Amino acid sequence: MASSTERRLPVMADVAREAGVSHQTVSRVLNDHPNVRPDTRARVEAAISRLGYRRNLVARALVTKRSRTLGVVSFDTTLYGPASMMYGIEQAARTAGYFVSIVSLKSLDAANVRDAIDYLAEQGVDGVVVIAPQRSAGRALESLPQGLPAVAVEGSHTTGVPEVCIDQVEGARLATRHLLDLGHETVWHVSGPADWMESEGRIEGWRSVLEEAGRPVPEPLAGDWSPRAGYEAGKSLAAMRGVTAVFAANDQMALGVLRALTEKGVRVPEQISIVGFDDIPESEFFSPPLTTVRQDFDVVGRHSIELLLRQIDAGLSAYERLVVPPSLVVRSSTARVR
Amino acid sequence: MASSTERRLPVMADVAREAGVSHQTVSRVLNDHPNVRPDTRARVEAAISRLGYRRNLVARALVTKRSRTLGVVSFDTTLYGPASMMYGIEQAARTAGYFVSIVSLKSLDAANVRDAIDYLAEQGVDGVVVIAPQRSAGRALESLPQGLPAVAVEGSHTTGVPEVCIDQVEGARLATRHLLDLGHETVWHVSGPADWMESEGRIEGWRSVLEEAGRPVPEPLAGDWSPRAGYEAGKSLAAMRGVTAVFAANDQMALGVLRALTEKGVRVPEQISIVGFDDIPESEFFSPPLTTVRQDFDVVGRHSIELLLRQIDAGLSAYERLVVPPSLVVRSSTARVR
DNA sequence: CACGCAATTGTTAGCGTTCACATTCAACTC
DNA sequence: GAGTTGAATGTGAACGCTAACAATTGCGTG
Repeated sequence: MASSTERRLPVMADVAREAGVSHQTVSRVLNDHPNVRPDTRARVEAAISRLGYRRNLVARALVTKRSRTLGVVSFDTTLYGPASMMYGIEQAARTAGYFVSIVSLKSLDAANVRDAIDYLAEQGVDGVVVIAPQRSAGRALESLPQGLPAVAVEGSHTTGVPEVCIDQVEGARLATRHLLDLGHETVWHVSGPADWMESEGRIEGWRSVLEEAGRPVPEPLAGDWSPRAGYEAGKSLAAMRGVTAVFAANDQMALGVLRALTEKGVRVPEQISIVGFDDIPESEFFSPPLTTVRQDFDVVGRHSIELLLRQIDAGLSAYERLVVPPSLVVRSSTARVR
Repeated sequence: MASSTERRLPVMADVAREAGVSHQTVSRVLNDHPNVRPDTRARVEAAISRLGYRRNLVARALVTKRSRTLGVVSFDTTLYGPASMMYGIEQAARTAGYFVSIVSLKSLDAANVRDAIDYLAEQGVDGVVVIAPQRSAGRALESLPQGLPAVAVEGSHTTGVPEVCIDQVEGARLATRHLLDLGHETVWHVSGPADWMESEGRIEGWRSVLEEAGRPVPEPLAGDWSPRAGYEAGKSLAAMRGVTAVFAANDQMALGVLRALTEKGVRVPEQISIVGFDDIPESEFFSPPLTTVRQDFDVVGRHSIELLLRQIDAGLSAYERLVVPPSLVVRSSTARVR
């Protein structure tokens, strides 16, 4: 019943019959095999378009054992950083002819990440890139499903899995040195949450510059990346004396700090200079426009696919680490101390 | 050669042999078929974990003709709105046991969208959700691959494809009425780019409230969602006389407006009130904190999956339209006119 | 105790591709 | 003109799973 609507989609055999060739010849045409006579090719192509045939990639994947799908495991893709990396990854993957299957986690504990990877492996992805900015997530990479190529982004540097990351330490050094160069005696720091690779790298970079310059190193104020955390930190900072320069571990927290200072009547950059991290699109239009550290997330995404494909094609996973340098963007939230 | 590393992954037959049953019984255990004796089940499960067996979903998809994968086509997932919807979609899909394969487009013209959908269809997705906020994208939905279930998000309302969207008109009405209620004579509008559904809805809502109240309707200033466009519009607005209230079509442009006004020494909200749209996480910490219209992207994502799964399960696609109401969030960028 | 019935398990045949291996045919070579 | 080559095509068998049906078992029933 309902024969006309339920008519099944044409398969290779239908095309073969229509074109008067064997199914294998159809397959050859589809896969650009060289040894097909031009007129045969034309006949097959005509049959394909006449029937509206589309090849079934699932069947193909079954026999080739390649799904041409890559998995991506990420933390909260609502955030600018992960979202941008995801974007770069997807673009690069599609350009290389791969599909991208995503899993977006609410929490990056090892069990969750492991589950996500297993889930993708079961689906038959050819490889995974794990955006693993937390130490806990890194642990999940120590026990990958047998032979699954993987790349860690912002990973933990200890798993043996190839990784690509942004040089957090250098970014923080750039920010801190910039403030010192402007004549500030020292720099306060509003950090990201503990356990995050980025937090630790930024703290390290900030601390190292201060120590090298022989400056006092104030206790960092711990945040959680949210503007609200920055706001709270900003209120504390405003109540302290002697604060002239603040380095916030991301732009959203810098915004919160800015807001708190504005509320308390502290002028930026006249009384306090602020530097952020990330260069989100909004930063340029904060009041004042934010000096920040630019991270090229797109490049990170592209590199990670590059590394992954190299593993897939070569069948081996030599450890490799790609570090992307950040850059300082000076705007109006920092000024020479008076 | 290299026999130990290249040993192929175990398949169902291996498990069957190990457990002393038929491969079909293994399949039944895996699929929670009720008629399996508990001790048989236990034996099979033991064999599975002993061998580290993982089922091959590709092979399963080939025979069931269901990949349990959903496709999502979206525009620039770097933006807060699309990223949030994507997140909601992915969460909902995974909860329902589906994988999510994404395609993130740089431009939403009909050809691009059609290609993306075809691409996903070839991969064998069970359905697609298309985040199609531009009219041009909507056109691609008029010719879907044969029998492919689809849902449009922020779609064009004319394609017959089930859709879920946020009530843009109502959101704009809320914003405009709020400003009128504060005693403003009329409200200027910085709009999104033409051809976008959201732009048009927001213009319509804004205009309708002004007209109903018998107020003058100023020419909208055309933007492109970016903070920079808002900044340019803000400079124009600052140069005009009689402007006391501005409704920007999104928060980023509102930020730009805010910045321009601040630069020109115009105080917000004392001299000019501003309302945005989206309620991005940063808005609360702008200077001043932004009054805006909240859109629940998460809910939109969840609803779209709901609609899609209903189509897949029922095998039919009765037109259905789900409208999610927005809400006004009053903060400090708006004030009673003096 | 033969019978029917339900629960449990096994057997066989695809799903739509690609791969490995024929086979055919024309064009060279000596 | 027999033999050799290579291009062009065809044939059959996987790939790893589920669906459909067949077979076996155990149990209650008249």
